[in-house]
Amino acid sequence: MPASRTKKVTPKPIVTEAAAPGSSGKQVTKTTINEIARLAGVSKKTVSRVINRSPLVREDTRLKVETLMRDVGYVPDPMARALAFRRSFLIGMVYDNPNAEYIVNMQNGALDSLRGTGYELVVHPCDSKNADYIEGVRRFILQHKLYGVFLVPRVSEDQELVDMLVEHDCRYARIAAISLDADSKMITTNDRKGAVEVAKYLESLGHKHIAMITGPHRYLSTRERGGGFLETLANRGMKVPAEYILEGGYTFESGVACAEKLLALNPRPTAIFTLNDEMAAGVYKAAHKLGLSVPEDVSVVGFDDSPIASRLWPSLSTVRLPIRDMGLHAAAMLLADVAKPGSAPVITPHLVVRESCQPPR
Amino acid sequence: MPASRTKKVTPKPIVTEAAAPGSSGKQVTKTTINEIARLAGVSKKTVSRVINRSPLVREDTRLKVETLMRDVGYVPDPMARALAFRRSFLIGMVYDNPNAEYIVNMQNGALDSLRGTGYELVVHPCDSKNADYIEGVRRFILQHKLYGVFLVPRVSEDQELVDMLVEHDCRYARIAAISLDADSKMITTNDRKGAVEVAKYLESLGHKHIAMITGPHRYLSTRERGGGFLETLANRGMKVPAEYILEGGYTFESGVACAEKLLALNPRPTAIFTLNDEMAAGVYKAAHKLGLSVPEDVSVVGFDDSPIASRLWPSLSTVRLPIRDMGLHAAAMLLADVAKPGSAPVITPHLVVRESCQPPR
DNA sequence: CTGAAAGCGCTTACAG
DNA sequence: CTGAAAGCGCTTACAG
Repeated sequence: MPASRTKKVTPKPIVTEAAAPGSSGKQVTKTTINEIARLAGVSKKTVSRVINRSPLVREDTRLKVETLMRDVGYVPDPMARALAFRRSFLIGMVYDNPNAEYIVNMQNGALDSLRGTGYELVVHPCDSKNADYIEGVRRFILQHKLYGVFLVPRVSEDQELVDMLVEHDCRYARIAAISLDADSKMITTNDRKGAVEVAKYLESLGHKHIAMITGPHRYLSTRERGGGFLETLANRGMKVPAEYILEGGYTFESGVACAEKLLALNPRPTAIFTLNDEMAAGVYKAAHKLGLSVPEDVSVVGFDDSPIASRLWPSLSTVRLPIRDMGLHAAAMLLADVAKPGSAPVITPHLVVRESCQPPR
Repeated sequence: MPASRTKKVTPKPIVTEAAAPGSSGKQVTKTTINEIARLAGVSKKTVSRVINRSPLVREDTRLKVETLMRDVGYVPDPMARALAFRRSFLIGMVYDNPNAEYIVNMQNGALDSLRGTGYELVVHPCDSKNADYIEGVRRFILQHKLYGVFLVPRVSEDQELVDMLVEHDCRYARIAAISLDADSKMITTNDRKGAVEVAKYLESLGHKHIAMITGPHRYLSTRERGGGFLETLANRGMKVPAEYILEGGYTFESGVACAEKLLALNPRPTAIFTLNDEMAAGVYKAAHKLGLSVPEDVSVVGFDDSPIASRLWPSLSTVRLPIRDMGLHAAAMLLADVAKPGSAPVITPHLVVRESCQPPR
């Protein structure tokens, strides 16, 4: 019995009533740090040191306290700790991305990292087109004293937002297509590499008339994906004419509209690369409208590997972005000093070949 | 100047250094309840009463304190309040639903309610097939002393979960197809009504051979949607033969598999109602495989009105469930005593007619 | 209607 | 390596 080891204990008999086992149906008095300290025969400060993994504790003292905490099922109160620490145990996910699949995947990845750590995930969607969205994030992190936040594209690309976080000394991690910050704050997704694969693939199939529907140019992902694609083709001696490159909005509707224009061109492109899957679905619709078939009349490649890719008919070849891993690494990075360190955020997208491409006829 | 009104103040000059405007770039000392009390010339307890909207405050006192708080930009610290209240300002969303669109919509609805209240949304996905998922939820609500949680189908249908919440005196709200609890705890979605509309619609088009692909029978939504559909048809003298009713898994793949069986039947059904959109997408794929067209050879109706419905070709007629409203009402219900009351959770789904149905030929 | 005291369950200086 | 004191910023009894 650990309790029998108790030496001279601070006499606080009235305050610390131990939850005597069997005294009542359920445990009424929640165990606190005082109770643990009393049972272990040490000061609460020592227990606190054990909780916070301070090296300034003798090994046997630490063991005794740890065992006791485990046996009793003691978990320190995050509210009390937050008050004293002036920092909560909440991790914020700040995003401005309407793609539900993307968001849920990322949440799940982050939750994978947070599970068992005592930290919780708080979601904060915002509208980066609204000038004062940064004020909203400021209130969010300040009011609840967030432990840290991770930023999803496109808000991750906004230096003003980051400056605000720095000003308030708020931990953060940024997810973006290229590095925009110190290594310890970046999850880099290398979108370019995925686009390079697509270019090589379409070229290997023998396509000469290749078109592209991009996202908004203000997005880094657009510049990286589009840039990597065109550059690779250029390196292989294929210059994509300007009229074959249209700017979409990463939406289904913009995919339809752009594809209708492209498919009316002469010569008609034999392959279209859309910088996300939503727009690829739009290309399918436009092709059907015009009586053209995928891939017989036009090959299509998307980007993201969202669920719609495998639900389309024919199923869509696309670049898979390991979104869940991105969320996992982002959260892990925020807890780096708390949890398992050394999780290297190496994200590499890959082409997934399905049924939407064939050689031109 | 409110400060000049100060009468006899508790002398705490050292502790409460007012953040003198212009003294430094940014406000270092955060204003606390003590500061407000000092400036208003009242006790901190009175300020506390104002914060908590206690009626036991003289109207002019309340006004003075409220004005002061607003002017100074004072916001009470949720951590300190949580510690004293023994309850945090976190609302949990507990779900077991793989549909990303559904989850994100619901989150957004909940956030609509929470905005400006000082409460935050914490997400907690779980696996209801895993027996000890209830233990996971227990730790979740206990450790962070959640203010309340709302339960999304299918976990909302699990009475064991609810019993656990009651045991710990945790506020909750349940979202389900029919009422399973007191009115003050239920958001009822009336899935049945949507299915009734579908039955009437297909019958009005003249279909005689109508098939259905359901979700798992253990889901309330399956029983309500399927039941409403079959009952309505029966009332109109149409008995659906057993081989026309297949149990799917609410997944794309199960939709494909079930549709392949149904479309091989003789006589072939001229219309298929799938109890969600994912499976409807599967029907499209199966039809294509067999060289059949939608809606010429087979009409299809889905349920949910997820984004895939309008991206399919032809676009899918389906039942729209106002998911965002469900989340909004659920969160509002939890804060009922805190925020605007009287938000009656009346959810009614409606058929959205698009291009996937026509009379049988 | 208002307030002084004690406490929520931890941690930060500060000593030793 | 360990501890007693004070404090984090609020609220709950308890008085008046």
